[in-house]
Amino acid sequence: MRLSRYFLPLLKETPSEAQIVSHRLMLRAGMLRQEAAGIYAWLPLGLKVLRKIEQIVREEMNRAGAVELLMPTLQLADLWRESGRYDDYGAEMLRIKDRHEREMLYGPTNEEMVTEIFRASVKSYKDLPQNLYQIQWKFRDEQRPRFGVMRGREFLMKDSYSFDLDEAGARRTYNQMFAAYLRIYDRMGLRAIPMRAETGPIGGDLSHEFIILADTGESAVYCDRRVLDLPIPGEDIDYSSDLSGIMRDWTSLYAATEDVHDAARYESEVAEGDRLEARGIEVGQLFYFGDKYSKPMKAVVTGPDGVDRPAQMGSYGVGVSRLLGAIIEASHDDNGIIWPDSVAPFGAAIINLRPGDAAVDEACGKAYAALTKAGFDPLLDDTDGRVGAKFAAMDLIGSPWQLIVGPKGLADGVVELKRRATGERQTLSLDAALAAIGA
RNA sequence: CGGGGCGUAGCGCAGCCUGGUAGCGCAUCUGCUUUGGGAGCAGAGGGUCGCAGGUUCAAAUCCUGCCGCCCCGACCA
Repeated sequence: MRLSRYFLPLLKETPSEAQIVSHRLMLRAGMLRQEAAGIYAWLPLGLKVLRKIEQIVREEMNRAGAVELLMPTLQLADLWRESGRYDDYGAEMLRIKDRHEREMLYGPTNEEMVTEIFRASVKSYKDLPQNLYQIQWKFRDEQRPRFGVMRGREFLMKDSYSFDLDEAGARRTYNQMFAAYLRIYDRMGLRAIPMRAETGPIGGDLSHEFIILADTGESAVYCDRRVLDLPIPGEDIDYSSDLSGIMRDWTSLYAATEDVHDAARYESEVAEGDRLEARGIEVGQLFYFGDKYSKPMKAVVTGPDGVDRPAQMGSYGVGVSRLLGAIIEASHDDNGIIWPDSVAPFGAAIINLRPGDAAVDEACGKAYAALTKAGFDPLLDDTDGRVGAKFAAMDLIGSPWQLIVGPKGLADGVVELKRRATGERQTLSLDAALAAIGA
C-alpha cells in the first residue's frame, strides 16, 4: 500500500475522551472512530489488525477441531424465552421490534441459537462431539461503556459452543479449548493467565478467565507468579490426545480473579515471594455448563444405550476486538504502538525520504516488490512530508520493520533498517536489509 | 443506575461568572524558503457556539426542558 493513497487519519493531539493508552493510541493512529458511546467505526488500519487477530483465532480453533459457522446478529425473542433468559438478561440486552411488532434482540451471545441449530439436526451420539464457533459482532448495552474497544457495547467476539454426550467428553473438549486459548494469546505476543472465575449469567460449574496483566485492567487478580513461566503448547499439539496434563499444570498454581479469590487459600498455597497481585484484562473465558440450555431447549441425543439425554455443553469466548486494546496496553512506548509481527497491520514500512528522487524511488520500488513477494504487505510512505513527521508516524502506527531510504545513504549504497520493538538501527545495503527482514 | 463534569472550526482549548460584531494553537489550502527526527515566513478558507423553548432592544453567555459524551462507583466478554 502506498501511504499517499491510503486512508490514515493520524491525530497529533489526543482526543480528550480517551483515558487509557490503548484507546489514545488507537485514535491517534487512525484505527478507530467513535460513532456513539461504546460503538466504533473501524478505520482501515484498525480493521487490518482486527482481521489478523481474527485469523489467528480462526486458525487455532480449526487446529483444535472446531468448525466455523456464522449466525445472525438479530435473534427472535421467542428463542430466548425457551431458555428463560429473555426475562433474566435485563437491560444489557438490546431489544428491537420489527415492522410486524415481533420482538427481537441483537445477540449478546448465542447459546440459544446454536442449541436450536444443533437440536434441529443432531440426534445420535455418533455425531458427537461437535464444537461450533463463529466470529461475529455482539451487542451488550453496557451501563457504562469505556476505555475504547476494551468495553464497547458493540464488539467482535469469537464464540464457540461444544456438544458432548457426557461430562467426561465435555471436559475433554474443555481441555482442548484451554490449550487452544493458550496458543491463541501466545501467537499475539501476549501472556494470558487462565484463572478460576465465576460463571456469571451463562451458568455452569467450571470456568476459567484468560487474563492479561495490565495496570489498566478492570479486575484485580491474584496468582502465583510461576504461572508466567509455564510452557505454551506447540503447533504440533495433538488435540486427540489426553490434554488433562496441560490443564493440570496450568491450574495447579493459584490464579484467581477477585470475584472468586480466596485469601486464606492464596496465602497458604503461594509462597510470599511468588505472590502476584495485579490488575488484569479479561480476553477470554471458558465455561462448562452441562445441560443448562440443552435440557430446557430439548437438545437431546440418543446414547449407545438407546436412551435420550441432553447434550453436555460448554461455551468459549475470545474478545477479538478487545484484544486490540489488550495488545496495545501490553506493547507500546511513548512514541506509539509496538505491534508484534503476527498482528501488525503492515509487516514492514518503507520510508521514502525524498519522493521524486529517481534513485530513491527506484530503491523503494525494489524493496516494495521484494517485501510484497515475501508476504509482508508493506506500507510505502511516498508522501512529501518532513522526515521527522514520517518517522513519528511509522512509530505511532507501530510498523515492526522500518526501512528508511534516502538520497544521502543511497549515495553510499546503504539504507537504514529500524526494528520498532527494540529501536535498534542498522545501516546496510538494501539487499542486506531485505535479507535481515526475511524478504 | 447513583454521584460529578463537559458539549464553541477536523483536533485541543479560551470566551460564559459580569449579555453587546466568535477567538487562540494545531490541522487544512495558496505562495516562497527549507528538507536525515513532528520546519519558517506571508496570506486564505472553515463555526446556525449540541437541540428546542423562554427572558431581553440584544443570548455562546441568563433560565427551563431535552439530547449527546466523558469521569468515579456499582455492574459487565
